[in-house]
Amino acid sequence: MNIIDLIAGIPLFRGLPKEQLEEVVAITTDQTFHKGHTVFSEGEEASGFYVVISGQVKIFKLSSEGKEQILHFVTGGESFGEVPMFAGGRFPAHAETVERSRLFFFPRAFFLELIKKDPSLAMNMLADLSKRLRRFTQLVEELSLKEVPSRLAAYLIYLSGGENGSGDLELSITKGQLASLLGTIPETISRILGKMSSQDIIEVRGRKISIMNRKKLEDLAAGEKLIV
Amino acid sequence: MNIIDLIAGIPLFRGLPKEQLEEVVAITTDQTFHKGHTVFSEGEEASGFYVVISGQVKIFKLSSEGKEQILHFVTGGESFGEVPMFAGGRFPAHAETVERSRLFFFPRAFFLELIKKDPSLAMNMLADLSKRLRRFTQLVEELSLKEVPSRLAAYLIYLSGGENGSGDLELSITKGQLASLLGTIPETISRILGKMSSQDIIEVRGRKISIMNRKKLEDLAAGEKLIV
DNA sequence: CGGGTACTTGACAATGGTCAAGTGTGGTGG
DNA sequence: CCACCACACTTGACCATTGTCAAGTACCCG
Repeated sequence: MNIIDLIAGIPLFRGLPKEQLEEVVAITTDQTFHKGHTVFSEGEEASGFYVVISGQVKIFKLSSEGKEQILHFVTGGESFGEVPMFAGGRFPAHAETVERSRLFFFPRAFFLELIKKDPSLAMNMLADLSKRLRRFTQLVEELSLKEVPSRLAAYLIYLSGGENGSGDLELSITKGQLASLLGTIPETISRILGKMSSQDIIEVRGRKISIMNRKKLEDLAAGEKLIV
Repeated sequence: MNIIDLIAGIPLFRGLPKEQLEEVVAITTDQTFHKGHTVFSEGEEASGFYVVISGQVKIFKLSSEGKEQILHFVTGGESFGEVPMFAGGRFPAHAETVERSRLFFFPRAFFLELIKKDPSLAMNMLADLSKRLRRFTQLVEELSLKEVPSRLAAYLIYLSGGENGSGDLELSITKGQLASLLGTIPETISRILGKMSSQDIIEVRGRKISIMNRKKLEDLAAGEKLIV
């Protein structure tokens, strides 16, 4: 697939006229990183932002003792690292590839020019940032107001695709990363999955999980306690 | 002060040409609410967004058991409730006045038209949302990776105005609200302030707090433990 | 087949939340 | 102007959740 089609396929650039897409292509840097590569670190001066073409990038914070909290995973077509373009100049978190990933980089100055000229690009960006704000309010809510079983239940329901999902799902990340995403540690995830299994709410086979009792899982997500 | 000057003083509208400012005035609704008024609730359909002219509004989440987590306080010149204009349509959190407050309301459809026409308005909005994202990543980090003494220490340092502050500060909110902002409860705040006092790190007189040992407070904010 | 990583399980500890019973304290009405 | 009431705040005893540490098992990749 050539670069212009890849660019045209990025939701952020939806609605851009062809000439401007070509302009975008001209200033893009196409980079492929192996698994575990640090794309940027918190506090670094930002010279632009990234879009994931393929692969997966995790955005995370680190505590002084080395514990990590994943803010979100970025996958195909999504962008990351935009915040410093509009506020502050420095990255607010770390970014690291979780698997071999192809990224397009867009330099800040050019992009700011483009966005000033094209209202639909500005609107797309506003929509992106707004969605992320919405997810962050949810993350704050879960970390502060819900217990781990509740967060885990909510995540399983999310993965299974809500009401009309099949009830079968497969984790795309390790349980350790899942723990970090939910603001806890692998041991706790392990124990809670164990409890859920022994109560026939779910069935776990490695990374494959089947939901056996969706109602009960929804109750857990809503705050009901998991019996000891 | 007349309305156009108030509008012109709102950071979000900085750089707008005079004719457009007058357009903005024409569609604004000027509302004053008493203390404790619910401006909107989570999940409500949004028809526009708000700017605080005077007073103070808290944006917060509620757990199923009624515990609240304050996301942030909005004061003079700042806006809130913009997220649904660009993503989702529904408010992601609750908004309530903390004191008697004067708010300007801007209907969604009009504002979207305006923002499409005026790139500087879009840029201002992008900067606002980006700053809020940055604060939220910080909130997530603190809730997930830091303990309450650390969060409280960081907040006191923030209030005291950083390095060059006087060391004297006054809380603009009750300690109960401070607890909710830091993701904990009043009892815990009370206990930790007590410990900090008995170790001569701070001095508390009602809502007035003096920092006696800034170095120690900074160590706490960085993750050092508070001795029992 | 080997080695490292992911995962599990158990015993323990600690942070911080719950419940309860106070002690101020500011504002309002008599 | 004072008494009272509501509300903010404090303090203590207790306990739930979850993190820490340690050891062992399973599993994937080369």
